[in-house]
Amino acid sequence: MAQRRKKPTGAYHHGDLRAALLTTAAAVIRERGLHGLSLRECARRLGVSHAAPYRHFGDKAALLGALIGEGFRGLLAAGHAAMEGVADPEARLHAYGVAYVQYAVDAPEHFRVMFGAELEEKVMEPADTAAADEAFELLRTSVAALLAAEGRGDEDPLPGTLAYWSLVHGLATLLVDGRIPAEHLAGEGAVERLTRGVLEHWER
Amino acid sequence: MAQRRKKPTGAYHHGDLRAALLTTAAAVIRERGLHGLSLRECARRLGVSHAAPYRHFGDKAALLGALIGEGFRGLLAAGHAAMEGVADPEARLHAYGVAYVQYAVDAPEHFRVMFGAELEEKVMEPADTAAADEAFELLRTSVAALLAAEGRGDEDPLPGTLAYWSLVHGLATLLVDGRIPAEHLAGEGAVERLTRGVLEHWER
DNA sequence: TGTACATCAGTGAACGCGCGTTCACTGATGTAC
DNA sequence: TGTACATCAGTGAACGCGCGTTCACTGATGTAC
Repeated sequence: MAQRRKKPTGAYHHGDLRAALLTTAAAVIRERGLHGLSLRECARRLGVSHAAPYRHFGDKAALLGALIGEGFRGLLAAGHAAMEGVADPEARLHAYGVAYVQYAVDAPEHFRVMFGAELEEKVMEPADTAAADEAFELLRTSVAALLAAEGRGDEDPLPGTLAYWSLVHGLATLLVDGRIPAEHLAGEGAVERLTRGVLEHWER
Repeated sequence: MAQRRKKPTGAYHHGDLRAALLTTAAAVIRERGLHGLSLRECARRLGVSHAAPYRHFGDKAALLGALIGEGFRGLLAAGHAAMEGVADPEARLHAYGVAYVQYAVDAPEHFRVMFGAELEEKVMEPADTAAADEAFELLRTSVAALLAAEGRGDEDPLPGTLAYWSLVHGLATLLVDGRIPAEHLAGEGAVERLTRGVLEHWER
């Protein structure tokens, strides 16, 4: 839970309220959903006055924007980690697909805010929108690499990218929203098996 | 706009406030999103006191539940219409898939409430939950029929159902959330082309 | 056809609530000298 | 090492808002006779 980096002498200064707010906001979304999130509730949980968050975020939208950025950076990190050391283009693409779904299941609160918040782009920090773009680019270049390896490097990778994205995004969404019974998620490696199953279904 | 079925002598009785509330709620969701919906706003738009909705819905959740039921019945109707007269099992399945995506694009406000509202099942009318189950069943039996036609009738249709659902649900969600640029939706039959493109991508 | 009355769909005032946001403030921290 | 002071991260009172929901009420409608 280590929310305070350095043990403070008094309790007046929090230590790292900004980071704590992001963590707490994620917890609130996990428990109560995206529209159950309020700055006041976060402040309450952190034992801090309800005006304190405004020292770190200009308004509620700024908090959401930061959370979105965090989410896309997490997705990217998961994707890169899964693809690391994998050379075969198809295996790389599928590794990203599995990581996408796994990330959604592991961090549903981030996934919800990444794709559920109807946020104006102008409210977001450039670094955060950049992370979102980068995550899409990684998918697109992975599809393009696969096409190239199949000698179809002159084709537009977009249709394939949309198809691939639809598949993993659909599975992720249905899982996060509890539309697919929880028993499918039970056990070690369940998400990976499920995702590969869905991918392979289309490939026989 | 015909919100009043019979022209009333005075303006005291609305005529069909229940139906008007459903229509208006859908319009509000379309404009302001799911969490921009309030009973008071609906009443305001209909020029009716804010207590009037309670003559027709016990509470806000009941309105949402009714909207969900309406949505699933609409999806079912679209699916059945698209499959009507189509005999080939694969063509039938794809017809449903296209109808699913098309319905989401045509009625995004219903799609949002169908899959976006974190509603307790107990709040919903049996007829409404039944419609949701039926929509899933239609998909499942369509997949099963395809398997049977391929001589694989002894296989569990569930994995294939999840795979198919993930694909169309993902595409529908990305379109409704504006994640796929609007230019892909321009022109007559764009959704059908897009959906068939995504489906076919996996089938070469 | 006309009247009495039950029923139903509205009204509008009121309740309490949690929220986002602002503001003048105060306590803690760290830096210049 | 010690002190003065600027800066920063908190506080808590207050603002106005829209919401869901309840309540006693009233006007309109339709049915029995």
